[in-house]
Amino acid sequence: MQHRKPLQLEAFLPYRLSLLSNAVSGAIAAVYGDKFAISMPEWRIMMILAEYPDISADEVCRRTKIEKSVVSRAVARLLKRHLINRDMDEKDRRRSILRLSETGLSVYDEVMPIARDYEAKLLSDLSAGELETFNDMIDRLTEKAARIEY
Amino acid sequence: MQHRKPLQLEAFLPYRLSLLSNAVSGAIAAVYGDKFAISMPEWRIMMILAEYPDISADEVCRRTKIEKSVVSRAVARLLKRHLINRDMDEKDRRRSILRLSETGLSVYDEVMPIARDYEAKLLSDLSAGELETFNDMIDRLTEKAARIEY
DNA sequence: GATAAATAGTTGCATCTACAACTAATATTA
DNA sequence: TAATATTAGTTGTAGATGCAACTATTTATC
Repeated sequence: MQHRKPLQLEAFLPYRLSLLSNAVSGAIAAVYGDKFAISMPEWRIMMILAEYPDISADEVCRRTKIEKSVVSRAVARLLKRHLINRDMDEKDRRRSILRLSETGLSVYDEVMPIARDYEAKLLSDLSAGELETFNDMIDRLTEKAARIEY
Repeated sequence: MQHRKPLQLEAFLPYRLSLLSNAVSGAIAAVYGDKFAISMPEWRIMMILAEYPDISADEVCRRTKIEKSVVSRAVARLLKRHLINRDMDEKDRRRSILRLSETGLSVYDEVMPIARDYEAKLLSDLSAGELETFNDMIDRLTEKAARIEY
């Protein structure tokens, strides 16, 4: 009988990437999740608003690649908890204008150093060169993945 | 006002890893999902059973790192669709013994080359050296992520 | 300027997920 | 060997996800 060479699950790139991604995202999610009951999409939205204040929900979608219904519900929850503020654009009354509230900013300022620190620790065994290579490969693969079709 | 140096979301490793992981897993999920209506956990279980036939659900959990209730429901669905077979262990009647059915094997044999091909295409721009480095770093980071605590 | 197309955001819904509680069987300990 | 703990697997449930349908507003086209 012919022996079928297995592409072992353990060696399967999608699987290994999802393990790494879950481990890393999960570790940081534990920080903002346990302490502030903030979900991952909520945290990503807060990060984007810290960097780009006064953007619309739609632009949040584009920048975070989070699906718009998820953004809509996350924004609703962040508003209810007063972690962000929302105005409506006078020029285009469909558009919202979102930014971190004072409370949101203080949460961000508390969580962010921990996230940074975690990332630094995680990467501390990589040399500068290795890190650059790794980052470069992530980008190249992400781009390539978007372009492959069958 | 002091300028807060942003750890840009776009440069944030957890975020970039999840983008890559989603892109890659999603591309392959489209193959078995569209054609055979198989979910990702179901596919991972099939892969593991192709490689390690006649293992228990519990061992599937250990090998795939999929949560046991997810495995239980995925196994139930695979059984209903006759993609796997299940016996009970005579020695330990709690344990199941799972393996791909003929149908399951034929589905596996149809999907697997496409998955392989996708992975090959995805990685085709990397040199052998780069690939080795990349794989090595994924492993090191995954291991490290499991060990970091606060 | 009326009609059609596009865009921003919300909501309904089916499905997926993870935790915890549960059942049944086996292993441990006294 | 009776009592207790552990293990394998299932099920209940609350919350998250993503698609599609929907409303409201703005832009494009005739």
